[in-house]
Amino acid sequence: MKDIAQKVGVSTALVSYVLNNQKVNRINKELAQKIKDTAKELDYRPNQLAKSLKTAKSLTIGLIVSDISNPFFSNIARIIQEEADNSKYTVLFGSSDESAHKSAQLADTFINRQVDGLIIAPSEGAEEQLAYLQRREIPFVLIDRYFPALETNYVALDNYRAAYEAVSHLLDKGYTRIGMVTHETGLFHLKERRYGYEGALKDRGIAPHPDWVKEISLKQAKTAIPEVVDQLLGLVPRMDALLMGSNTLADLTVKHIHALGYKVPKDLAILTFDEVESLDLFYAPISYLRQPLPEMGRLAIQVLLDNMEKNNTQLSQIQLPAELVLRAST
Amino acid sequence: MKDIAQKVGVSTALVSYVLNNQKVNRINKELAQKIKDTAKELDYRPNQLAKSLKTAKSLTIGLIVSDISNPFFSNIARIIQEEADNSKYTVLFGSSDESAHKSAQLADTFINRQVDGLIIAPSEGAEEQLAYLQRREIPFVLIDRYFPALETNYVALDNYRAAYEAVSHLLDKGYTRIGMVTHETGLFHLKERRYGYEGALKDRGIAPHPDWVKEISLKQAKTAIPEVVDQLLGLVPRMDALLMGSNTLADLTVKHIHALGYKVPKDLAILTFDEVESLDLFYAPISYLRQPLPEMGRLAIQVLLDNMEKNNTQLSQIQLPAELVLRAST
DNA sequence: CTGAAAGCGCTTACAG
DNA sequence: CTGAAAGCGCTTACAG
Repeated sequence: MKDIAQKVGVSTALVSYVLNNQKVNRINKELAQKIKDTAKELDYRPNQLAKSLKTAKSLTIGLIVSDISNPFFSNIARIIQEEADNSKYTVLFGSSDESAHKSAQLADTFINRQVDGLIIAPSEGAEEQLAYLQRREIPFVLIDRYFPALETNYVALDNYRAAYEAVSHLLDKGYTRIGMVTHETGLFHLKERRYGYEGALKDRGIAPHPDWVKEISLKQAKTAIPEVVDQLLGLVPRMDALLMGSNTLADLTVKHIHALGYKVPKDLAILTFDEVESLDLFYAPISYLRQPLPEMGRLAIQVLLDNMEKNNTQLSQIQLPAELVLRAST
Repeated sequence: MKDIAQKVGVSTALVSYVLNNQKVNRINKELAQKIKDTAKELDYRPNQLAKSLKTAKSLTIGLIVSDISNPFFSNIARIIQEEADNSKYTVLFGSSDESAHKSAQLADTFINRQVDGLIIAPSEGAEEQLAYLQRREIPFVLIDRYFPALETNYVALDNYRAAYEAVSHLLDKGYTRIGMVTHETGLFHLKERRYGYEGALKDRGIAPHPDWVKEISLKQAKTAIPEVVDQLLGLVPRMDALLMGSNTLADLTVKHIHALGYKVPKDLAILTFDEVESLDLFYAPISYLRQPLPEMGRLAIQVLLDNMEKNNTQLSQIQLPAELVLRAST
């Protein structure tokens, strides 16, 4: 800016006004043009850091997910970055690896960089950090997960209803001994899936039995699935349908029962959260609950921008419906 | 900093020295401790923007890929962010959507934010923009693709050799009429695959025939594959093996020939770049060329940091070998 | 219509 | 051992 001002023979103030299209009607048109031309000629690039320092707006948002290489999050990230870009925002990102500590560290780094807001898929134990963000009045919106005890913005799946509808569908189809295999976790959004499963059974007069639900840690899924599935199939009378908590679990389960010789859906119906691409060629394509990822991303960024720009203090707690995609497995 | 200085009764200069652990042995230990305690007490957060403005180092790098939701890139992004974080760098990212224009825009945005360096998966036509970066002496390293005419850092697959080895393997297995289905593009790294394919045939005394190679645009893959595969299978004598340029193409091709009733690998052997998860349950698991994604990401960030920090002007042009994973399809 | 000046939150060469 | 002061590249209230 100094160089431009010098070359044109004006103050940097004028250069700033012109280049930011301010006070347009009060500035000599020819002079303004000359300033613009000179800026182009010198290949002038505004230093966004200096700008941000002065204006106290970094035009930057931070995105913290548990694993950016997970298609679930990378699909959301894609949308978020795109929409942010359209609104002149740049996105910083990081993976928390399901560690609340790592997540907090990332958030701190981003805060030091003066992000205007954060989008977070919080891990177990993130409550404290989120409360801190609230105290510092840093706008943020949670995605995928949230904490019912915390008054925060969030955009998530209506997991209760999704599981409820899945089980209702199975009941409609005549299955009555419906088991569930899901992840072992304290995260509320996953508990909701179990509640939805149980709620649907109860509403049809079936008492959910604890033995029908298996919770296993994601890390040990590969070794635990055969054992757990064997248990469910060993019950008398046998389970005739399973609701799976994730595509990974569904993949392992189907491969296991396929190896055992059970037929889908005759011997066992399968319904899962999220699509299982690895089973594309399975003779019975798997019915699944599709999460509206693009919409989740779009809403998350929209809620955040609203909060940031309009200093909106209104809480947005959005639960999106899953789409039940029916195929041969049910 | 002002608040801390005031509260302790020292200058901000001293606060800065203490908080950055500078001149440790020249500063009164007790005073230093008091400053640190006060910083913690006031929940002091250094403003990284101000720091960067002063030091002319933003500790920020930009990552531009064609699509962050593509597992290929999201896996690399995961590593890059992690390694960057370990070196105190923060990552800005964006998707270029294979548009050189969008890529240039993102680069401009990142440059205005004073990134210390860039990692780019360049699209067709990116040469000009890359030359610009060189003129401005902004450190960058290309991933996945590169331009042979440009003297830039890059980390990519040795596509020639990968294709060469794939075809050599097929020849070793007794296949002689080997076709190739690949993407239609001007990008050098994809051309290399064709050259490798042709080179392997020639070295075994087989003249590559133009009819044996089909190039189709990724967008029309779904509709074009059946037609193209039919052509290859319609040749007399028939093709007995196919090298596929990507997992998407392989997926579509296998499903098509499966529907036609051809047996793999008896009627037709299949070998592809990248793993095809959607064919997990196919009776003949597909042999593939595995790209070392974590290593690519790690090397990319390493080369970039080297260039940035040690002001390294040495060119790093790295071609990584693919791993030929042999399964039943060949 | 235009400019001088202060200030955003830091760092650092220099002086003492 | 510590501080006064300049300056990074911008913006903007104020004066004229």
